[in-house]
Amino acid sequence: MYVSARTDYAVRAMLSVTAEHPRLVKAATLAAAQEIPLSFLQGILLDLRRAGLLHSHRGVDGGYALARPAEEITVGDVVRAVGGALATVRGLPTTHATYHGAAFGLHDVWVAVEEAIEGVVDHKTLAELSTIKESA
Amino acid sequence: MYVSARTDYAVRAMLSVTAEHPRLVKAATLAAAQEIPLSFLQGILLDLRRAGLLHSHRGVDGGYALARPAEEITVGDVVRAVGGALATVRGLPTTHATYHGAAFGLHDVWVAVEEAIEGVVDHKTLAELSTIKESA
DNA sequence: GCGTAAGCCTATCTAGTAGATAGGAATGAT
DNA sequence: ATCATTCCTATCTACTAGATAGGCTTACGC
Repeated sequence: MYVSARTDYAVRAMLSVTAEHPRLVKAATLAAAQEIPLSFLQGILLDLRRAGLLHSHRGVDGGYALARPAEEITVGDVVRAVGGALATVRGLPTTHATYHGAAFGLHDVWVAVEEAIEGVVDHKTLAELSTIKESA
Repeated sequence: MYVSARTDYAVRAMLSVTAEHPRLVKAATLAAAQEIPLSFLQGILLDLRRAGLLHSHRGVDGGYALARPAEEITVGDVVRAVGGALATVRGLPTTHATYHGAAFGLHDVWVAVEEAIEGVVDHKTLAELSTIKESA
């Protein structure tokens, strides 16, 4: 029930890339636009590329672009790419938690919580989110 | 999206108290039953009492009991008593997170996630959970 | 009363890790 | 060749979750 800075940065960066689609955006540009430490962001972008969400290009005029249409990338995809499981109990997947005695039923609660989170993040696409604009 | 040991312990302890209702249960008994470090548990029980969820009694034959019927205590009550907000972004409440530029719409996502979690934990009572038994 | 068993409370320790940084190697365009 | 950029690894630092220790306070029995 804690969204890490890493996760938050990742989604923000992806949305910034979405806004420039299909142009390539430099890591430095993203860092400035969303006020993210550059070195930290580079590691995050690497994860996103390895997860198949971003395409990267090196050298002069290099940068990052979405590997798939914004309509086909959900917030859940991004969160999982950088943070692993959506919900964890003491660092372990919810399904891995086992309880005994009076607490036996607790397992079901954590699983239900995870499914509730999935219900939200797996249905919000970057395309949807990028249509929401800051009102002046 | 991380359930801390403290939160997990708190719910387990509450369920153990529920099972003995309305008898008083000693902290040491709870610790043994749910395999929770005693000293750590004592701090948690203190929080639960201060939140008005537990009644405590000192001295010989002292212990803890539910301050309200199990039907009127939800998992959400317990989580909030020991952990503060249900969902946080980089340690801050979801409502406190502000975004600019392309990431503006992200705020709504985190809020929706928190509401989804609330929908689960605020409707599961200790009474319901305590009816789920371990099958032999 | 006095002793004992329990909860109450504060201070503290420790280890893990989130967050951030640095520096160089690989790559691609001009 | 050179420069700009991504790629990758190693590392640092500060925070805090998790756990511990020890003394204080309350309640009951004798």
